[in-house]
Amino acid sequence: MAINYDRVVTQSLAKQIAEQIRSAILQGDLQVDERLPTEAELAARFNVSRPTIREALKRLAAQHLIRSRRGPTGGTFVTRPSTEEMSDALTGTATLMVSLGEFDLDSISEARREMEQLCLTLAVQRRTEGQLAELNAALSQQQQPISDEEFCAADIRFHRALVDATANPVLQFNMYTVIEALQPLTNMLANRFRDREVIIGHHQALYNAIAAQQIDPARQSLDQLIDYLTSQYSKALAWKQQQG
Amino acid sequence: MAINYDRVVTQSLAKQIAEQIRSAILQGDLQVDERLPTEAELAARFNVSRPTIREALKRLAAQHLIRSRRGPTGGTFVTRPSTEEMSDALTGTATLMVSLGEFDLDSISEARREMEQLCLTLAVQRRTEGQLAELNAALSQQQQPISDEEFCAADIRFHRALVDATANPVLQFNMYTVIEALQPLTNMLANRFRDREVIIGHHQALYNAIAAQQIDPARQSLDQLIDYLTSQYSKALAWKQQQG
DNA sequence: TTTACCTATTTGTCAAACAAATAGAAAATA
DNA sequence: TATTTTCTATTTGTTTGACAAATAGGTAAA
Repeated sequence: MAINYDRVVTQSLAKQIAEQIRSAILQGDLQVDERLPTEAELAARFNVSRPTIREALKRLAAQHLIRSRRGPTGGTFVTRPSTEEMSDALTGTATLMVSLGEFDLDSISEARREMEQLCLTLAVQRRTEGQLAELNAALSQQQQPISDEEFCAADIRFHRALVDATANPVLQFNMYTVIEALQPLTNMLANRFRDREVIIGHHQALYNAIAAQQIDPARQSLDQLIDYLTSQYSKALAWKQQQG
Repeated sequence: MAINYDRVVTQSLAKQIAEQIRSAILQGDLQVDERLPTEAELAARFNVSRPTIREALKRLAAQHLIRSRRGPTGGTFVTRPSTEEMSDALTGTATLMVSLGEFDLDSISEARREMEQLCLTLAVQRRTEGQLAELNAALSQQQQPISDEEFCAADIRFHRALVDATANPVLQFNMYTVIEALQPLTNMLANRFRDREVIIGHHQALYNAIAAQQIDPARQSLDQLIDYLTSQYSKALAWKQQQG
């Protein structure tokens, strides 16, 4: 435990304290799973009240940097950030930015096309039997008479499995954002029967090419899929604007 | 203002309330820049105390979803998430994950190589004179006798300018992560004179190719740069492990 | 030996108050 | 009248002190 308990000026105490603990974690002064002092002790050391300390800790908890437990062996502990949690948080903000129009459809489509092509190239080379099975499972489920929500969930599973086959956690981390950022739009399409058929067709072609480890057919299928999705998204958005 | 003020069980009140307000924002029930009720009123409506409400609000503030101001016209407002803030937050978590070893060097290098090549291809086609000037400014600064910190900052500016030239905010958003995730490692190299010369050389070649809009030379230069960086990183890491 | 209970510790929540910032109204001044 | 100053109401920021709830470990009873 090595924190500097001094404070500077011109910001709320809680925020300052959160920043200090945060940077102590980021700089490795606080190890993962290390226990912080009790809230009372932190309050004493920082010379603030316990509610103020708690506000600071809640900020960090919201960033998944710490977790708390009650009881004698409880307290506040530094958390090892899991890829999923971070990914979820990232996805949440990305979704918000999409719904607020920070990202336009063209940018999203382009980014997805290029990045997913990139992942696909690696996936074709590296895919394991297990990942192939996951792709197939997602595909099979999409062919069942399922609800819109389930269809979309299966869609996301298919593309995540594709990304997982790159065996590169950094690419995964980034791609999850782009894939899920488009989910609200995919939802709009899922309830149309013809769209489902087309999507499934492209997924099937994609799966076959990945299974056979044929790069060019795979890239072609993905291009067609994204062409199709993009055009449908445009139509759906135009329709929605006309309505709203 | 349309929030459901009911609560469910089995989690801290502050967390539940934060979740509710959060989803109200994400679902658009609370518009951007809309003012939330005062803390006292929220406390009354949720039937909890003000400190509890405040802990909930601090969680949301940590996610840049709300901001607060004091005074008669003050209060709590829904924030439009800025690309920079989100990018910074993302970068922060990515940096943490790198420093905790969640991402290995190979994955980072590969992701950066592939994604930056992708950006480069677009950048060569789309770069404006202004972006060219920014690239040149960063490059010129690296040639000056500056401190290690300034050299690294200029390095990041160079690569960010490259990414900006794609004119695609989604790619920018994702690439910033990958670029800055490597900053700690770049820091380790910056103080060696020979490394600086090599990096500057590659940057110069990269700049020339982008300026001339020649894709293949550009891609080649970037490949060489990343080859070099990767090999140096490996050495630096091995040396560090030997020491520690 | 096992079970039940008790106790200490720590986070979670509440209550009431004061401090600080600040916009707008009111009053004093030119 | 126009301008500056002062006052006041409102809202977040912070403090104090207390009690509730969870829980691990020790203690006493069966």
